[in-house]
Amino acid sequence: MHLASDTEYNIEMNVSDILTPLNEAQQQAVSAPPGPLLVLAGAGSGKTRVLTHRIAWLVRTQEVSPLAILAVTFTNKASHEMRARIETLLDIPIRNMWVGTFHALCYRLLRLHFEAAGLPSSFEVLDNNDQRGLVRRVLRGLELDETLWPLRQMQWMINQHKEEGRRATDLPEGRDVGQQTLHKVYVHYENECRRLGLVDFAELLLRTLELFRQNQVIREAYQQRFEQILVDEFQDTNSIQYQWLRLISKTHNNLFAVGDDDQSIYGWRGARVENLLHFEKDFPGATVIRLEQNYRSSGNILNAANAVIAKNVGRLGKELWTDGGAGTPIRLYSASNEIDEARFVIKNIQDWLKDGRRRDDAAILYRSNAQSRIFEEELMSARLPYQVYGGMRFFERAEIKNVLAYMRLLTSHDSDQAFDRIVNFPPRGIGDKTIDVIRERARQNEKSLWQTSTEIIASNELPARATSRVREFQQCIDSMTNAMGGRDLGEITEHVLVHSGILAHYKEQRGERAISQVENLEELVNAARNFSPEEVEEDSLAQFLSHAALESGERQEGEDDCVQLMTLHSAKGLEFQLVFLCGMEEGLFPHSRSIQEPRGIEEERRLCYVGMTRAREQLTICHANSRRLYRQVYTRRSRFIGEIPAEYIEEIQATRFAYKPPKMARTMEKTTTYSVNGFTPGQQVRHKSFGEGTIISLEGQGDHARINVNFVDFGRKCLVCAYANLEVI
DNA sequence: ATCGTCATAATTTTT
DNA sequence: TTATGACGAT
Repeated sequence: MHLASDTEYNIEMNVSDILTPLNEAQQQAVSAPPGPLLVLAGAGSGKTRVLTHRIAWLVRTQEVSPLAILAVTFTNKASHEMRARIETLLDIPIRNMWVGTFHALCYRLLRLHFEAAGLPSSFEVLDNNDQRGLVRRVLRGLELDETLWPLRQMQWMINQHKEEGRRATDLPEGRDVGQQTLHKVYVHYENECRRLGLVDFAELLLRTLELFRQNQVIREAYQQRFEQILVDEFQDTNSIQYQWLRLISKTHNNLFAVGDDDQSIYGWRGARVENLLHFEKDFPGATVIRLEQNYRSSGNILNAANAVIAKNVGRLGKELWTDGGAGTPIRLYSASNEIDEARFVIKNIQDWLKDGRRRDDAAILYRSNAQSRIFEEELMSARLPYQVYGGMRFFERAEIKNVLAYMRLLTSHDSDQAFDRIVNFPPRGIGDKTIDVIRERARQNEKSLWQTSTEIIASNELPARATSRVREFQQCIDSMTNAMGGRDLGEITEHVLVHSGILAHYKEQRGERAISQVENLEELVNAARNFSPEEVEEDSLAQFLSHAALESGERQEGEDDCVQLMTLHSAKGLEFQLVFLCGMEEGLFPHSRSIQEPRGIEEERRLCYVGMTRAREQLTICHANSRRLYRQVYTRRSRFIGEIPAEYIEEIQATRFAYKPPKMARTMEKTTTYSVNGFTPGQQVRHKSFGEGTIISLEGQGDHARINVNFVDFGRKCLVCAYANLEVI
């Protein structure tokens, strides 16, 4: 796709091929002598290439065993990419090599040493939603008012502390009520995690760090084993990750860190650029190598980006250059409002496509997700296929998580997490009242919900109806557990789908959403069938479940060739021929909540830098003279626009693009092509015989208007408004 | 127990 | 604008 990548490798490499395709700085990095090394890799300077070639070089010329190498990334995408590239480079299978995300590697370590880490062998990984659910239960257990103590904020604060390595017990109890309450919640949350054998994302890292700190034998074994440690996106490491790296690299002192302080955009979730800034101080004798030659963008784009980022202070300093041409200037368009902006962008993409370019080489970038909607609407009425990044991911979907909860309950009946989720899903008449009784009793007796419900059935203390419902539920789970023997993962999944009643439940539902949910369930069976466990000895079902938690799966499936819409954050690491940087207004970008403190502004500026450097040949910057978003109006153009030297900018005059329809014209537009008789492109409608569909476009006026609908089951149809009898859903 | 309605709040996101 | 949760009605 658009993962920034350099030359493809299709031939096996010999030793000289490792260095020859590299420029001087890259070669220096790849063939650097032992010792700590920081590679300051600017945007588009070939950092993944340096990382993979470094590994190849170590293995091929320095006789380092692949098993003595630890390569860490942040995202699954990056780790897969790295693995694949190393495999091609070395042309040997590297299944056993330790390449992965911080979280996946820590998970692996905790699995291997669960006992030493103080975890039950059946510990579960909580994803974000699971964690929120648990925090909610804690808040309710403490009878805290959720309007006073917002759930998300509490969750955020807990994670914030954990990412700094602070346990609840490390926190002072606090002076004011806020701190005291947080402390209380955190303590209870940790207790619940311990009691239920739950591990959240931050816990994976913290627990591993503590394991290493406390257990000398294990620590030294790994310190000894990993002669060479490589980290990608070093500027994104948080406090624990950094300490973890320091600890594990201590014996051999070979830390190869690749990163870019100018692309540090995750400070708000605990990333510390300081880790990179102080590298030389923290690792005495460290070498620093700068990769400044850019292979991606035209000269104008690079110069402009350099100028913007130069406004930040306390950088390590770096200036991108290219030996390519200056290219076209950066274009700047002042839209009258957000609709004008969207139309301008889409018109430009259409013009560009006329030259035979690909849609997926064009990207629309914005600061916050809410901005995507207007683009989507305009793209839809222009009938341009598009894809929005950042939606739900596969394993995060409720229907998928429900099935997984069943599967979890099959392997460990005592998982309260799973029990809670599906005891009454699909609805089987076990209401809150019943569950509350079980929960309360379980808490008193310190037993699992499953055990407790067994006891409660036996004691007959619930109403007869409830008792029999709970019994039926247990029998259902038991019979599925019995059916597991001798089946493979795919068969188990299928069996669960059918016998839990989940499949039937979603099939009964009407609507497009239910259809896609059923599709997702089928896709889950597929995924289970194709799942190949990493550790052969281990239970493949358990591995599948952890896989689901750690790799939340693909983003929503994209059509082949779509215009790409995403936030600036998710654009990091990607590149496109044509980039539109939209919504450049003060308050929106830089975001109002970052404006207070200089550090906030600097991070926003880096975000701007990231956005600009995504473009290969054409960068267009847009701002609106008046934009409404939620209840706010944004009017002032972003300060970042002013930071780009005028010589690189070409202002696009609004008059050159005839449509500039503020209020008056806009309402007219609305009646002609935008909205007819209350119908608008993008709306979901129902038709007597064609079922449900999405309005694509409208033509004409009044009852004679023709309306173009894409039906779920019948495809595209053109209908006359007056006769179609469409019902908006 | 379940369904529908109303109010509310809303950067950025990976694991 | 939309998603979520609380609350009340059936």
